[in-house]
Amino acid sequence: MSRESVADVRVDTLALVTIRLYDTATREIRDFEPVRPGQVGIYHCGLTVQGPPHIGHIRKEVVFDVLRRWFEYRGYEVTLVANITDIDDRILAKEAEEHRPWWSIAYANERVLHEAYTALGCLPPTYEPRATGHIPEMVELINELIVKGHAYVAPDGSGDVYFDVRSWPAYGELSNQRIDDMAPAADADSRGKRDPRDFALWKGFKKGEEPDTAAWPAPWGLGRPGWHLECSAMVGKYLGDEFDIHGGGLDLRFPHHENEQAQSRAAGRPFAHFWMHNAMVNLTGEKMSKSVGNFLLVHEMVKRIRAIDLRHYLLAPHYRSIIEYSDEALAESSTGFRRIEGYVERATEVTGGVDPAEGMTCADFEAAMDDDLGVPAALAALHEVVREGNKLLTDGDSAALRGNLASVRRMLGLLGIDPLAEPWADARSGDADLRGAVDALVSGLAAQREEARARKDFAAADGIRDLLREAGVEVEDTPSGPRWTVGR
RNA sequence: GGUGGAGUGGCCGAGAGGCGAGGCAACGGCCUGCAAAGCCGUCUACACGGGUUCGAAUCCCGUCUCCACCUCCA
Repeated sequence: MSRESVADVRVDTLALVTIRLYDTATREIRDFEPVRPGQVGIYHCGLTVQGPPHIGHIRKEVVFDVLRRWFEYRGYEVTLVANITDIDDRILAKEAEEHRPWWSIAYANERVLHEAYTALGCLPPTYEPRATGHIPEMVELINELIVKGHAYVAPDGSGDVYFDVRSWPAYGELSNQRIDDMAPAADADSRGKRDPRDFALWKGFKKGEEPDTAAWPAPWGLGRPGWHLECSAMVGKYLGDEFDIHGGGLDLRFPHHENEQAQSRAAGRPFAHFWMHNAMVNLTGEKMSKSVGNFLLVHEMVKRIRAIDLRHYLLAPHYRSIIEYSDEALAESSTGFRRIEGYVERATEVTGGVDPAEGMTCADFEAAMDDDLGVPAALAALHEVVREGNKLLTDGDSAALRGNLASVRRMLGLLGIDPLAEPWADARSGDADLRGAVDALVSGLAAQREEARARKDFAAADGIRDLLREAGVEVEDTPSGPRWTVGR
């Protein structure tokens, strides 16, 4: 098949295939129809960089990374935007605690976030806007809301600007709540608000209480943007007033996403067609969160377990299912992934390697992924293909084995867990010199063991195998001779 | 109190009126000098009580338990 005809098939497929997604706003699975043909714009709320990311945060990165890869596979041009909230009450609180500038704290944590999602094999977003880089867009949006009568400057002289929830009848539509059912804000800081549920679009500068560097000029006075507003302004800049998918953790649905949608639509922007929310990662029966303090930091985790195992663990359950984290479940998940990985390794040794780009995904895999990103069913389909591959492997190299291996790697690649692809390939090879030295030593011992086996001196052969095992080298006898693996 | 979600085999985890997901563990078999890996097989589960239906894990009613959000949260 020529390249041209492969491309033709893709275009054909795109015309026939529909990706279906669960929309939190309507609480139903719908056919995805792009705002602009052949393109998809996805925005998901990134992090408030007050601290390093935990595995709950990184689950969201992995989920949207898989979504992006799937859309690209289906022929869409994807624009993925994830913001960095680098100015916020909590970051300013850290400045007071740590006695270093808020922007220094924010940037340090942003770097840790980048390292974490890179380690987990997430492709960088198309754009990753920082809130502080978009103050003019935010001021502009607030202006529009004031002009349209949906926002007002607090009459108490604080310099705060609030969104007027009573002026927007649709308020509550995303989280399916009526304003009157919502508990009134418990905080005492409702002075100047027309309704206790009104939320801040702009926070007036508090001289002496907050650093001078955390205030920007606006028509209604010095201050900084409110959290909800930041996302509305940034998504508009990068994806337009009307775009395809807005995502984030389920905990952001209310108030953050409700408020985002209200202020954007009140300003006359149609906003997101789909809302996609990933479920939480729980630890000891509770949501992992910075406020509870029960979190597992990604950069700590990857010191003791392989990042690819962590990614597999986080993506294997459906994205709308809660993950109840446990070390045991993670270990079990890793064992399951080894099964796939072991096949890829053995088949690669036998065939000398294949180009995964030439692999075909199987129909069950595609159907599962098209159906609201059904990764669990897709992985089940993949396991079936691996089983076939293992059977083919008993006959040695063959066209069928090569095709199977390419398929498996293609599908793994779409989930971002092909062990021979970036970024995992580097981690595998490790220190090349060291690897070479180990191979030389082991192959010498393996040869001695083969000699012992040939003369049926199994005690000697097993002794060598035990010696290697104690050193962390597992030796297996295969039809094509012994093979060894280090450090599993 | 309001709004959503969940309870599935020893464990993890899908499915959402009939056709046993998948993985891990265990056990038996094949293979192996023995292993390992792999392959074949075994283990037929859906919180509880009613109801609808020819048929319910799936739909309806009720009950219990758990989780999330209700202005810090991915």
